[in-house]
Amino acid sequence: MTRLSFRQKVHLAREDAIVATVKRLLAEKGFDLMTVDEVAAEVGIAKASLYKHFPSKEALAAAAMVQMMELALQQAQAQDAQPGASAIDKLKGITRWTLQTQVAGEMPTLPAENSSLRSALIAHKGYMDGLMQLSEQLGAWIVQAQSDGTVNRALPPEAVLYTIFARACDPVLGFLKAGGSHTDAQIVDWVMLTCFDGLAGRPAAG
Amino acid sequence: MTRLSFRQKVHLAREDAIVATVKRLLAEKGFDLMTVDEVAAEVGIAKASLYKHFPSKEALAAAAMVQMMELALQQAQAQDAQPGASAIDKLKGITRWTLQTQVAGEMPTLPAENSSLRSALIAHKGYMDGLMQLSEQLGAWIVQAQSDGTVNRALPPEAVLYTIFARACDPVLGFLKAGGSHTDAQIVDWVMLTCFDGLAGRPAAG
DNA sequence: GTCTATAAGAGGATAGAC
DNA sequence: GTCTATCCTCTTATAGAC
Repeated sequence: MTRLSFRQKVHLAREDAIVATVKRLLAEKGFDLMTVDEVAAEVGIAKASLYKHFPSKEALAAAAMVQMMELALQQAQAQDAQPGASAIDKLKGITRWTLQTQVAGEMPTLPAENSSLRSALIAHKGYMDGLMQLSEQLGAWIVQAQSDGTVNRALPPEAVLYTIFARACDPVLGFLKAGGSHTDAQIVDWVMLTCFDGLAGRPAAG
Repeated sequence: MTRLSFRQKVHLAREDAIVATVKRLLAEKGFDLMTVDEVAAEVGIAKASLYKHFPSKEALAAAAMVQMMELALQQAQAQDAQPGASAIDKLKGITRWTLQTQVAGEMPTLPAENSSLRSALIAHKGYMDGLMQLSEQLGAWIVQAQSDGTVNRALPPEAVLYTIFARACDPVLGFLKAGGSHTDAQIVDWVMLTCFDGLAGRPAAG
């Protein structure tokens, strides 16, 4: 680890402040409705200064998404650090973290099918590396859980993986929260229930 | 029913063509990425002519969403027309129709949390009426299915309702389709399975 | 690297002739 | 009601002084 000059530290701190603001705005409004002017105003610097740190709006968002991916990877490692946890426990753990993050308004929205952000992210090595690493980690748990019988063997592992990823942008959380009569924890519990146990009633034996 | 002059028929036919184009473009790219120029070009008329039929881009999209809502209501009535169908069967029927429509690329995307389309739709009487009617229809089935025990009683009916509505914009379908190695029917079956039975393995008795 | 000022362009909407 | 041509606003991005 190289020692940093004071100036470098200030530089990094400012970039962190920028990325934090972008993360929040992405979670609030999504990529298309977030404007660079807005980011600059909230950080408290001029727009031109923003462009000295990040070359484009896409790069700005990519930096935020990379940080989110790093958080997710940390969570995945935290699941693996639990000694007695089974594969399904780990899958539920990372899913719950995703839902909690989203309901707290801290999950930047994933790129929609046709966003210009999508191609920028696909071209972004740091993001794609993180995504691959996370996919492999979850994929291993899924295969394990299916051989356990704790995840339905009729589903291809990729379908399970995508279903868990999709919880990051599940609109059901927002709908229930808009009602205003439930706590965040209660909402997360219900979505966890539908995700892993489905809408259908379980037979009495279950 | 008033008889229509030839000119009126042509007028309505053109509006139908416009709405059909908007529905397709909404399904393809969503509201924000769809441009009015594009709509005009695909319909084959000038943009100014479009604005003689619909006063704004929001009104254009609202007309498409209203038509979609009417299709959904027809489907709901079709479910009720099945003589031996139970409540859970009807819920599964409308959900399957939703998934099939989306995987076929014919489901206009629902308004995101902060789209300008959202407020326009909320202010649109025809859309809101349809939405209420559909909600009440599904709500009745949900209550019935919960008293049957065929839908999990631990879930509040609104959570079940939102979960079914959310299938209209479930990104899992798109992810699986992008892989290219599954048929649409297979994809729909898997998402139906996760929606109603969840990711978890069922006990052998199930 | 920060600022003010501005370019460059996309996209929603309209004017006015026919 | 349809067209061509235009307006106007918003937004990304950059120029150039300090």
